[in-house]
Order: sequence, then C-alpha cells, then structure tokens
Amino acid sequence: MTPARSRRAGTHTRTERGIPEATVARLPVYLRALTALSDSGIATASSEDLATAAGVNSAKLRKDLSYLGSYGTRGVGYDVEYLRYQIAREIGVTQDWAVVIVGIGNLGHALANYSGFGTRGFRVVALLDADPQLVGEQVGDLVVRDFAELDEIASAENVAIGVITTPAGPAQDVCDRLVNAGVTSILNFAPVVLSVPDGVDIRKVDLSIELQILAYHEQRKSGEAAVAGLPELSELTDLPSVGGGVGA
Amino acid sequence: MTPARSRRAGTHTRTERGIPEATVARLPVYLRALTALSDSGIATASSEDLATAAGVNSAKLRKDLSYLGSYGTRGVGYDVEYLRYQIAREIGVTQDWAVVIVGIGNLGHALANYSGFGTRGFRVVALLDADPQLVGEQVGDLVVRDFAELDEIASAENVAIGVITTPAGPAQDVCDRLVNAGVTSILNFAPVVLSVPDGVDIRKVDLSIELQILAYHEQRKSGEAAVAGLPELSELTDLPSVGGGVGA
DNA sequence: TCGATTTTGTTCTCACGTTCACAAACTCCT
DNA sequence: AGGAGTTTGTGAACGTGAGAACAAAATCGA
Repeated sequence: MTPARSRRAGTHTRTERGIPEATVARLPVYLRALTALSDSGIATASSEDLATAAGVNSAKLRKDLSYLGSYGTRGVGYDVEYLRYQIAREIGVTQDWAVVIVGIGNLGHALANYSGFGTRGFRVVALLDADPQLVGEQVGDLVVRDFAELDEIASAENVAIGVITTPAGPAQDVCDRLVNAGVTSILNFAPVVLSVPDGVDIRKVDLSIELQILAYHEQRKSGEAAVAGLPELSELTDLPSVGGGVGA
Repeated sequence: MTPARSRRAGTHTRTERGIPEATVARLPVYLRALTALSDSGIATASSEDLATAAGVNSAKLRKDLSYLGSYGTRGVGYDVEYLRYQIAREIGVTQDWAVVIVGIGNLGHALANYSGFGTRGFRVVALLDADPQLVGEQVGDLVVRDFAELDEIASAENVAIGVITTPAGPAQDVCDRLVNAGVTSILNFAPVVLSVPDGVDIRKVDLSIELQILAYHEQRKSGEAAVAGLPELSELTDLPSVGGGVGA
C-alpha cells in the first residue's frame, strides 16, 4: 500500500494543496537533517531524533510532516530515505531548476563558486553582468556573459529562478528585466525593496538587516545601564520643525 | 532566554521594554527607507509614504512605530531625521559594534569587502581563519589572522558579534569558541543548525534554504500538470523495511 | 492472543501578528 | 475663531503559528 497517493480521505478539510508558509520554510531544514542522518547510515528516525537534528521541537516537526501526508509509522518512526524523498518531491528539488546569477561582484563570485547549488536540485546556467570588463571572465566552470543576453538564455534554458547580487542602484532595473524574461522567482541580495508584479515570488537576504537585529538584542543584553545614560541627541531633540513637502 | 517572566499583567500588557520580534525585524527596513528619503532631501513623510518605501502597509508601519513611542505628528506625518535617529537608537546602531568574521573563503572575502558594514554602526575588527595558507593575506584594509588569536582579539576589541562563514564541518566548533571568547551574537552562514547556550543569540542565513522555498512556490505555479505525472519513485515506493537502529 | 510499550497524527488552547476602522490631534483656510 | 481636511495612534477582530496532551496504531514479548 503506497501511502503516497490517496490523500482524498481526509476527515476535515485536508487543505489538499495548502502547506502553511512557516512549515514550507522548515521543510528544507528537515531535508538537510534527513540527508545527514542518511549519510550516517541511519535508516529510521523518530520525530524526536529528527527534531533534535533540525533544531525544532518534536510536536512542531510532527505537525509539519502531517501536512505532507502520513509518512511515519506509529511506534517506529520515519524511514529516513522514504521521508527524504517525499519532502524533496514536495519542495520540488527532485527536478532541476535553472538559475541565473546577475551581478558578478564579490558576492556573485562567492555564490557562483558555491558548491551547494548543484548537489541540491539547482543548476547555475549563467553568470550575467552589464560591466564589459567582467564579461568573458571565467568563474568556476562558467564564463561571465553580458546581461543583454538574458532573454535568449532565459528562454533557451527555461530559467525560472534569478539571483540578484548587484548593488542597490541597478537592482530594480535588473529585477524588471528578469521578470520580463520570464523569471518568476527572485532571490535578492541587494539592499533595496524590490517591487514585482503578482505571480512573481521574491525573497530577500540582507546581511545588514540581520546584523541590526542582532545589535538590537545585544544592546538589551548589555544592561540598561548604558541605555539609561545615552542622552546625546544633539540638535535632534528639538521638536521637528514641520515644513518640507513629501515626495511620492 | 528567561522562560519564567511575569507575562500575566494587564489585558494587553504594554511590556515597556518589549518590542515584538516581528517589529524588530522590520525596524532596519524602516531605517533604510528613512535614510533614502533623507538623502533625497525629504524632511517629512507620512506613514503612507514610509510604508510604500519600506514595502509594507501603513497600518503595520504605524503600529510598529507606536512600540517605540509617539514620534509622529497627527495631520502631518513623521520628521524624517528625527524618526531616523530614534529608530537607530532603538536598534543600537548609534554606537559601534565590533565584528569578527571567521572563515575567509569565497563568502568571507565577499563579506569582508562589503562596504555596508562601516557605514551602519558595524566595524569589522578581524578576519580569522585556521588555514595557515590564508593567514597573512590582505583583504580590503585588513590582514587575515589566525583563528587561535580569537581570545585576545575578542577581549581587546570587546567583540560582541561574530560572523561564521566556514564550511558546515567546523562551524559548531567555531561557534563554541566564539561563545567561549565572549561573543554573544552570531550570524551563521554555514548550512548547519548550531547549538548555543542561553543568552547567546543566533541568526542564520542560508542560500540553499531560500532557493528551496522559492522552488516550492515555483513548482506550484508550474501547474499541477507536471506534478500529476511524476511517479518515478524507483525503489522508494516499497514500504520501508524497518530495521536500523536510531542514533542519538 | 493479549497486554505493555512506543511513537505518530491530531485536537485543543493560547500567544502572536496583521489588518481594519475610527477617535484624537494637528494644520490650514476662510 | 471655527470648521474642513489630514494623519497618527490604538482598540478590536481576525488569522496564523506554537506547544501540550492524548487517542490511535504499530511493535514486541509472553
């Protein structure tokens, strides 16, 4: 009896195709944990084992997995290989996704050399930059190509995912052109808020924001002593002189 | 953190010094938006303007700001400079935070050269690596130093924040040593779940996970046609043969 | 076969986060 | 001065997520 098929017999609105976003964000973590267990030669794991490996609590893990189906065995646990495949399939990494990276500066170089891509369902098909000085440079086993070639590359390789590693300035323009070329998922490393049409997913990775969040908590750990004695507002303490107009 | 705190006060508990985590994560975005407005010479902005610039809706922005205090003027809006300072102070970026980067590979190089550090309250005081071949290399205006020097650097420079850009393997060990050296906030780029003692904050940036989240949504956009016809489970369709033991 | 044991899948409850909607507070114009 | 127009700050409703707890389902031993 393959448990993978019949999902229709739910008791209460199984929400056939609706996995909570918070759960989706954790599935890759579970996938990684399962891969690690598999590499260690472990064939079966309980929700407790998995949860520990993934850094969550077991109740949450079980609930997350229950959205995918009933892949465990009560009294036993989860078969590592089987569950790994199911999660990989649900996420979509059993197929290969073509990825382009735009902006081959320091970060673009680093990502281009990142080995984690190929091994997990993603294939970098092009490195693009608008700077003629960079075009032609060999990075890893790819050559940097001109950003103007985006359209042909995108349609030839069926590129769905684009990574933006340009500075903030050109990011929105790059984004627009990616969308125009048919890219419908964007991972943005540039420190700007990009706007995209409906149907395009965007995720943001921002070093500066992460550090500031840490700083906030760090400041509170440093005790309120320092915080209490920081009144050096200079001219800013004055009430705002309302005057200037507001741009759109 | 401290699990037993008196949370059972009033109906809604003002929580004098407790800004919701979701709000904290957005404050840096507002800060950036305000800086952009300021650079454009705009002196006053409404919640609507700010919300647009930050990519959120205005009600959320107003509620977020209300946790900091009452810094706006009804009928007018917010004074850009004034609010910018208040948010910067609340986050803690009016002071300088010393940062060490551990693991000077591709990504470490990229971060070391990232200009966004200095401009926003963070100062990279050391680049560390355990590889003797890297030690001594000049990166930006710093020289890579031996990871063994961590303790003296940390105490000399009062380092509170560490960035881990090593491979997955050594990451936990590096993390332990950072904590041991007095670092209480860690930004982890290595693809592993790090465990830290109470009182240490950790945030994770994971390219692979972000891509997988995008892939999940991409797969669903591609229509269920492709999904319906993917039954190539090979040997995995067999019921799991329960047998192997489970490691801790 | 039957009971003891293990572990999943799910229900229930509470906390957190988002959005709506509106009174309060301010400016501007007559 | 007073009314019209703006925009903030916040109370209330709603939705999502987390965790505790437990019934259901499986294995194992006698």
